[in-house]
Amino acid sequence: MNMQALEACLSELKSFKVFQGFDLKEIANLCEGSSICVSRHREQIFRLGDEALSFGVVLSGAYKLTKSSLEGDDVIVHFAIPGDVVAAMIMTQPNAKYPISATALGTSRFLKIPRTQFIHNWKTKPDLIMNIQSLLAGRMLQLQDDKMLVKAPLTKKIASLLLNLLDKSTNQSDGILPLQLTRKEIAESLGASVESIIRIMSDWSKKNIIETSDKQIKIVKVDALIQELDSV
Amino acid sequence: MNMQALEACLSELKSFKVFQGFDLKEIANLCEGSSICVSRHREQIFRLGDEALSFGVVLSGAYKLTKSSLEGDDVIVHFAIPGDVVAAMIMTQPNAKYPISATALGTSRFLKIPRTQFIHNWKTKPDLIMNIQSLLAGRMLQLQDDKMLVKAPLTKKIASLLLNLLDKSTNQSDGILPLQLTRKEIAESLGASVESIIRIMSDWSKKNIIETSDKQIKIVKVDALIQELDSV
DNA sequence: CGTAGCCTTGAAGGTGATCAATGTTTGTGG
DNA sequence: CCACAAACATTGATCACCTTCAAGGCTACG
Repeated sequence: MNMQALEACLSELKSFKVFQGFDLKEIANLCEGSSICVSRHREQIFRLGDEALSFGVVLSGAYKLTKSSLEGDDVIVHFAIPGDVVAAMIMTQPNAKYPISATALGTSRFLKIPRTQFIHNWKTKPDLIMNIQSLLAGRMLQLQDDKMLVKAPLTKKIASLLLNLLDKSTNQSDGILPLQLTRKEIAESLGASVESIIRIMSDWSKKNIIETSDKQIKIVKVDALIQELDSV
Repeated sequence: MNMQALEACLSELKSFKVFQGFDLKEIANLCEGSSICVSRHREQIFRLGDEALSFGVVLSGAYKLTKSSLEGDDVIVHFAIPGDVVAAMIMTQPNAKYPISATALGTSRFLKIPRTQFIHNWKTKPDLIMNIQSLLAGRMLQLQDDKMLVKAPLTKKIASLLLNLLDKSTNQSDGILPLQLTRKEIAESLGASVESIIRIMSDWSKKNIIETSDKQIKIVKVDALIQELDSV
């Protein structure tokens, strides 16, 4: 019956960038031994420091990838949304530990794939590896772009984050972010304090640039945020 | 005669992580059509936005990978030292532009390899790709660790940078960084102002924690810097 | 119904940026 | 080889942005 569930999500998988160029049968083969996991809000699927015995593909919902800094507070390194591959980059090193923790944001699903599967089946397929590399490259460019903003004022950082997330949304037209984000999570992602985030975002709410209800963030005036980024 | 020079550097290449598990003959084959380029101080080998027709392996010296931020000032994304592979991650995308500029720090040498070579010869070798991915993973973890320090005081950021660079040095015992760095470059790498960097580093010089002469930085008391990182 | 997590607002304070001025080293062309 | 320009290093004064601290309200959930 587990197999049935797997069957059902194959078409879901096929639309993801990782499996570009692979047909259903090949994908089924690659996912052998995998299981679909459902995580509840705030549930951890990988814990920093644990031995990395499996990696995952996000199916629905979202996960935040975090590290805890020397000061003790959490830092969000990446928001993984459907199609993202998590922890694949460390699968080749034997006895590797997870370099980050992954925590569900709202109810989410992911495909948990054992490391052995990566070693035997994934690693040997150049096309697949290149697809993963291309996803990784994207995350890398993102991190580099973040670094470009370190000196920028906080308003620009927030604007950049919101626009980036909107960019990844499947239907951007409504301006609703594909993610339920708390102010605290935005703060942890940008390395700022919650209070500062709140001050700026409530200002934008008053100006009707964004609307937020129940952790759902809607960008009303995309132009205003773009202008914020370009200003001065 | 170009071929002779190539021959000569094969053994150099063999010691690099990228070519781990490959013998001289295979490496020679992989480097077909490549050329050894010597860059003078401050010479650019890749320019942001140019069409990415080749990638490179750093042979000696160092290169800084930079982007320019919205404010106009340069941001250093990575210091590439011997063995580092530059721009490989975008070779698979056709018509890709370089996402960064690469500039020599002091006289440096790199092996320039045409994109076609990557497409035909590199891409098809899983082991090679995995080696590259492993290098990339290292840079990625580095960027993530940087992000952990955003909220940390500047002293910790500088300490972290210096210790990281020392860590990559081939002979760390003498405490000399494998790189000639100006204060400005440290600032651009950390997203801080030159003045702040100078204030902190001359303080450390007075306390004899570091010694600098002619852009060469020597860490005298490694422990002091580690303590700086752990403090409070 | 009480706790836990999140949101909000205000006041005070610090870290580091900016500006300005000057000295030093490096590199280039006459 | 000298002169001049460009890039880098240094120091002090001022000020802005954001953090921290404190206190209170809101909502969800066991």
